[in-house]
Amino acid sequence: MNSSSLEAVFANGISQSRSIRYRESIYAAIKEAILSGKLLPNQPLVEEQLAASLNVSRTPVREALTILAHENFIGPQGGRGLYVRSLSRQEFVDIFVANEAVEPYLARRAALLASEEQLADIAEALDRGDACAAALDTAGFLRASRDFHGRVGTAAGNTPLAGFVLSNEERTDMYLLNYGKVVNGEQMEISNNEHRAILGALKNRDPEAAQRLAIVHAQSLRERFAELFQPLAEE
Amino acid sequence: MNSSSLEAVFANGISQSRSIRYRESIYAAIKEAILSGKLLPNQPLVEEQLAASLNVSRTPVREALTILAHENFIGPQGGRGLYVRSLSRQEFVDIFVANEAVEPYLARRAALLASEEQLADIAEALDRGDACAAALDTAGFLRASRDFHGRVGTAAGNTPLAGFVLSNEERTDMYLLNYGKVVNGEQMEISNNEHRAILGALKNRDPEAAQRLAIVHAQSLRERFAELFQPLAEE
DNA sequence: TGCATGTGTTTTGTATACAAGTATACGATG
DNA sequence: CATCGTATACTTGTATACAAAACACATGCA
Repeated sequence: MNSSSLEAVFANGISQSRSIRYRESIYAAIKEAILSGKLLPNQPLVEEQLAASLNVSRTPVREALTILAHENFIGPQGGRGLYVRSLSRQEFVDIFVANEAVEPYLARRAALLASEEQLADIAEALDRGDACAAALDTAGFLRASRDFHGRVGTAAGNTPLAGFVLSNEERTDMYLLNYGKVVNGEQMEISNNEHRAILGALKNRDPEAAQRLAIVHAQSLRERFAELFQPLAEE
Repeated sequence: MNSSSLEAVFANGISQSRSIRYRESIYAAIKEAILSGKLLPNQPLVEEQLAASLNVSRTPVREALTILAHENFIGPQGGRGLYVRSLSRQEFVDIFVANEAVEPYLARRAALLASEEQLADIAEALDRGDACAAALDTAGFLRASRDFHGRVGTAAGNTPLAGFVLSNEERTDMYLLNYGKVVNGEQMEISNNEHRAILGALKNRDPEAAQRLAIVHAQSLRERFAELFQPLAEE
């Protein structure tokens, strides 16, 4: 019953090139399905069904699930089985606050350290965000925005912090994609403009402005998505 | 040849109570062995040897190793096998900088939010640090210090940030334990005093002081362990 | 001697088999 | 009709078996 829906989700299968570990492809496939909204929160992940959909055995599926569970994308829910995790409002806010605390620092450092190539990478993510906003492609926009923030982090030259921020973005994006109808065309455009301002500061090698604009961006998000931050109304 | 040494490392075996997942105990046992210095950097982790030492099959060992590898405590090194990872100087500095960027914020929040029970937990870690410093027990001191920082993070009420900081502490402590002869009795005492000052600010509910003292502590560490930062001196 | 190659061994990656735990359906009982 | 208990089916956790990759060593050849 669910098997068919999973086969739809993983219609392409995974790259069966023998020299690449299945675990990696399976991990990427499931994570991608979650981040793109093809696997919804609270959906059960049955090892055998996943294995059948992907034409592999349970073993590599288990290892992929182990990692995803450790990253909190999926988790137990009751006694048996793993499910796509649904972030609570509190978790969403905590993760947002975490990035709010870290990203201004990364923007400042990126203004000092970003290479020309890295600036081009960041600009690419920005352009992609514009295109997705125009097409009202929310999932695509979220990925572009995620790439933007992730690449700013990378340009700041601190791998642990950059990884932390990116992983947080992935999880909040999952929340926004599934729960918030809040990400509409106007919101995307505003975010893109704020991103553009940050990139401008990076290009000008102006760390103070970059830091300030990152703070402004976070505050703007808080105001525009205020409903998500209101003290635990429901759920 | 390593089999015997591994059996020494895991002499106690793992808790064999059937209702607890082996994976968890194995994960904890290996991580503990790494953090306490019983497993040294670059030491190979052979699944079958670990399984034999722990009296389980390879399967749960593999899952524990998968998680540890994902957390970067262990990793591939060449073509085959997993090894205890040795942090490069650059990685050590990056992780230190990451915590330097985050911990002042957590100290500030903890001053506002810590419960009396949490303050007592923090004090307990501090007392333990004193005892270990007096006994020149470096590994014990590092754990106590780690607990101190971790509990301050917990008290700040942001799970993702607290987990990030704790995981970073674990990795830098591993570095200090194995590479630095720098953690001597005097250094431990100084750190404990700085920790005590931070705890005082938390008890006084003085967020500004807590934040400032956390920054002071980080700067003090940079100066006292300057040799670890030398080749990369920045800022 | 030095290098290439082949063979045997070790170790991992994947698949499968089996055991144990959990949920569900169904009937018995009040 | 509701509730409980038991049987049954399903899913996971662990063990084992097998295949493929990586390493080590030896041998052959220039």
